[in-house]
Amino acid sequence: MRIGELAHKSGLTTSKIRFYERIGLLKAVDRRSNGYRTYSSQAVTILGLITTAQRAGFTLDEIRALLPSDLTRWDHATLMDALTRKIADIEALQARLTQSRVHLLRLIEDIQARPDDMDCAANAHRVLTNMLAEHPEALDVTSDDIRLLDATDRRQSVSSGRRKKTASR
Amino acid sequence: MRIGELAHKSGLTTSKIRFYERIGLLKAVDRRSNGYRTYSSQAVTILGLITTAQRAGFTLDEIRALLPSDLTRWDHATLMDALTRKIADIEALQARLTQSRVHLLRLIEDIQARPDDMDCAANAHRVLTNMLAEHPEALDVTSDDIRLLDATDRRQSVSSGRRKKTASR
DNA sequence: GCTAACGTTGAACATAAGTTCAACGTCAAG
DNA sequence: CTTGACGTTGAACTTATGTTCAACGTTAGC
Repeated sequence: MRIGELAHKSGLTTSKIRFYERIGLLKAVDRRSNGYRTYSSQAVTILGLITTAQRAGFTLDEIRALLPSDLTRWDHATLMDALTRKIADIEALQARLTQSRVHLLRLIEDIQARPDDMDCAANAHRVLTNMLAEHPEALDVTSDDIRLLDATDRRQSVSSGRRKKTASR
Repeated sequence: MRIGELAHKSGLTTSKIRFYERIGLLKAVDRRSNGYRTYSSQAVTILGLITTAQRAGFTLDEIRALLPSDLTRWDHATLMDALTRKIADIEALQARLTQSRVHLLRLIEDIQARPDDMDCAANAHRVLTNMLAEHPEALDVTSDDIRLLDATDRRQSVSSGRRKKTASR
């Protein structure tokens, strides 16, 4: 079959198929005398496999490293290893997303917890201070800086509890 | 303070800080007569805020849209809306990661479940058939999802799996 | 006055996964 | 023989988030 039919059968665009060939991902391609590419029905399977692997979180580079030229000759050990590591990656990512989500939820709560007697500006400052104090990892916010931040508006800064301390530098 | 000190205090590189300024994200900058940038301590806060928001899955574009020039004057409604939607995004992504993880686990099981009397080639074919049969329809991963992913981790794409029949064993 | 550390700029480069385009070739039908 | 659908190529473009580089200016200390 020619590229248009393969595109139709695989649900991919012709440009994507040609791109996969260009980067050495799809080698199951022949040429007719007129220069046209021809594919066997195996190509549909391979493209389906690539798409599936991509959805499972593999990059095209990873897929290329795993995909054998002969679909019946997989590198069993390498494949299982890659699958296992990908699962670990996913789990790590899930943990981070959970953290992110909790952080956002806490932020929403914190914003809504504005004391009745506090104006918006002061509340913004309170929330901001809490938030930055909560995530000192990347930020070299010294306690001096926190105090400096507080100093820009001396209203009450109701802490929602946990305020981590940063190492001074 | 000059850019070097700001970089040090914020934990970012000077090139990143200049980049943020270039794209209109960091407007809190003045110039001395010699052309040097100078920053107030507010800039540290703003950069911390940007970093935190990025970790929570916001793009720089989104952050720019939300970040007020005056840190005490937030658009409350817009902000809360953005936070709420970002949480929903995260939850959707988590659901898909779970699907992806389950799919990979099932694939590993399936590969290991090779009948004693089946050779590797036939097993490869069996597993492949099962797997492709499991993904009959294309489920799109939007660029939005990818971006949220990238924000928390460097490059791991995502999938969603569809339930299936357990075929020829 | 020299040197080192710091600052400035615009432009190019990097990544991943493609898309788009112009200019051209092939082929079947009318 | 013309038209339209399909195919070919290489190069440039895309998005997001920066980094790197060359060439140059500024400043503090010796």
